[in-house]
Amino acid sequence: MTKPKEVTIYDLARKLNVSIATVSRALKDDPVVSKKTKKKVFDLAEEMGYRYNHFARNLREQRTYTIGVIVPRLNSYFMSTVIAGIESVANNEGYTLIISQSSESAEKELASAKTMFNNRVDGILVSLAYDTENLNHFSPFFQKNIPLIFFDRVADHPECTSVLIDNRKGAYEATSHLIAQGCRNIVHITATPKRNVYVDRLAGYKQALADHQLPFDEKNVLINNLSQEAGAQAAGAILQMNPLPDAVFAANDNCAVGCMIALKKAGIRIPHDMAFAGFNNDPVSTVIEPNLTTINYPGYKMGEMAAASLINHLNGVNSIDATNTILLRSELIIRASSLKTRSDSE
Amino acid sequence: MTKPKEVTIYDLARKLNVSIATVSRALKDDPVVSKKTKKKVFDLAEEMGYRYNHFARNLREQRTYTIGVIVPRLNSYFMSTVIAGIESVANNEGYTLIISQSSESAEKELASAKTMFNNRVDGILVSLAYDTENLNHFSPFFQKNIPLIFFDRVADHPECTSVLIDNRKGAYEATSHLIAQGCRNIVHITATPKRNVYVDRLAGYKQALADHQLPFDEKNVLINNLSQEAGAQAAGAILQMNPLPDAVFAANDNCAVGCMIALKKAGIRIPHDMAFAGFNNDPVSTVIEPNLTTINYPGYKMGEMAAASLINHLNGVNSIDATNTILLRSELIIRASSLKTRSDSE
DNA sequence: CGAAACAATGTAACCGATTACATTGTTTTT
DNA sequence: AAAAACAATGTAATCGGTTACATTGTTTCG
Repeated sequence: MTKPKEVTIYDLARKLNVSIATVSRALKDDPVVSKKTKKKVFDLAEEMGYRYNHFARNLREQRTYTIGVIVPRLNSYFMSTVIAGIESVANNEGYTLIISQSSESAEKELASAKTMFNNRVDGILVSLAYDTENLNHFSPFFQKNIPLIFFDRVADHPECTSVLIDNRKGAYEATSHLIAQGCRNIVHITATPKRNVYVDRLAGYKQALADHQLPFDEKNVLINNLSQEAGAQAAGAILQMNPLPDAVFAANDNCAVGCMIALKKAGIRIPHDMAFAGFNNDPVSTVIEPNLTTINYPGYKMGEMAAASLINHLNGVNSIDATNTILLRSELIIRASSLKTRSDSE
Repeated sequence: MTKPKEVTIYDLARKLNVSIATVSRALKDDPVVSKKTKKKVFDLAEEMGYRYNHFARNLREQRTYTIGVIVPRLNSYFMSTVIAGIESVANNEGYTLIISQSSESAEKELASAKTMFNNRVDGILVSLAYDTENLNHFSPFFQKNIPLIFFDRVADHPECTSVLIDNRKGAYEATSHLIAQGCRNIVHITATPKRNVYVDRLAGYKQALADHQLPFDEKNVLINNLSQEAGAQAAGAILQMNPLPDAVFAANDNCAVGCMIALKKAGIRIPHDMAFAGFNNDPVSTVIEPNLTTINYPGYKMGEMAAASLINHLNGVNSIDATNTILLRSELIIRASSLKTRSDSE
């Protein structure tokens, strides 16, 4: 209950009969301080239980060594992997994270941005919510020259770097693979065209169709929020189609899985009647039967890249805003859910 | 690149021809300041783009309005759900979170604790790593009277509240259910007995056996890290057993799923040859076939409770350390993986 | 009408670091 | 031996708030 006084550099200085300046320098390992003095300072600090006061420094330096992170949601395998990547880099560089989730709502994203701003983060990493329409809520950051880096769900802005994969290429490969398996009538399940990732995946899907002389039909594109439940609902819509499609390419694995489960329940054989491909390489893709063909998404790496890029920027390295976009490698992982040929012989 | 000067209360005071004290009070909505003055202050603050400086306040008040959270890992459905719960409460009460993951290593947990301590969190929420042996790394918190609340993976300490479910009861129910389904030779897969959750689940398992006059066999308890891969390995061990067990109760769903997949591949029919039960109600439990019987774990609620309890403590409410443990309700969810009787008729 | 009570605002010390500039003491150079 | 160079340390202003205590002005009441 009683608040024991904190030990400060003043206390150390008094005890050692040196000035606070010397103590301050010693603690930062400034080469200008003699080794002997440093040792004395370190030892006494240890002994007295001194702890560094970040606020005093922040107040003085007008920096916080804090990075804000805004994600749509934390409870997805992909996002928590990204955050693990961000954290490892940030911690290594002495930065602290403030993490907030927008819960896919533009409104909460705005509130989070405000909180981050008022907490004076040195920089901010953002993956946009489903229904975010514009970047107005980030303009205070731009005005104050606080670097903002987007990852995964990005937006175009002259002052921002984006870290992402080539979604278009991934979708193109997945779709082409389905076509190579003999599929001709492929449904694509995706989410709001407000987000680049879904726009690009749709574009890749269309491109693949076009390159293989297959017609594109607007009705074959289903839009939902890509949750597992939404996948189950999409299955309902698919079953109404006439003729039935012979493949489904979903913009994420969760949705694909929900859809597969519902279709299987309805008697559809996968991949025999309908081939499946997802996106993200979520662990669930190796649990569903048949295992889901998908696009591997390097989440951890993405987190590392985004954080490293931001911190470099903060440290003045690479401060030229030349880097507009950082593309990470992704790859198609072929599993049973799309192997028509082989599975027929099984 | 140029750093625009921040607006401070001094700037506001000068422009309005009042003292900084008045401005400070006005901004905090102190009733002692006249309404007219307050309005002027608020308007000017808005106009000049003033933003509150937390560090100055923190420096002065010796508080940070920050809560530290240490979890074993973020990329699990359960943990990210808990964190979502923590976040909602903390944000509502004006607290900021610093989240760090120990990656199941005592060493990293120690480092995280140190970081939190040096960042002067007002309080800390902890779920322990696999191999943490003691609480020495938290003693600085105890010494400075910084409240520490454990959740899920807890430890006994006179000054700490714990938030968890009745793991023993959950395990007892799951095991009893398997026994009721006719299983007599049940394997239990769990993790290190350093953690309460695993100790308690093992105890519940044993208790259920004893209450039904079934012998307990040490060889039927497999210890691993409960990952999906570890589950697959456990399957190998199980297949060596003679006679084969007729049921498996795993201490988490991921491990159960890994084990099931491997066993199915080896030709074991679930639940016919071997019934399964898991723990946590991870979404994957409804994807695996057959769907996994499990114990529902209220993660979001747990996060809310832990955060609310901590903040109450910080606000002086409920400061009596009477609350030692908060138990949340959990429940058995029966699915196909354990239904021997019904599944036989299917 | 003057004292007491109160409302509104001001003064100044304080929180704990950083750092430009000044000072002191020691070594090297000429 | 005096001047120059350098190493080590010290002085003091500064960051932007909070708040105990002091001050001023206005109202109330005997």
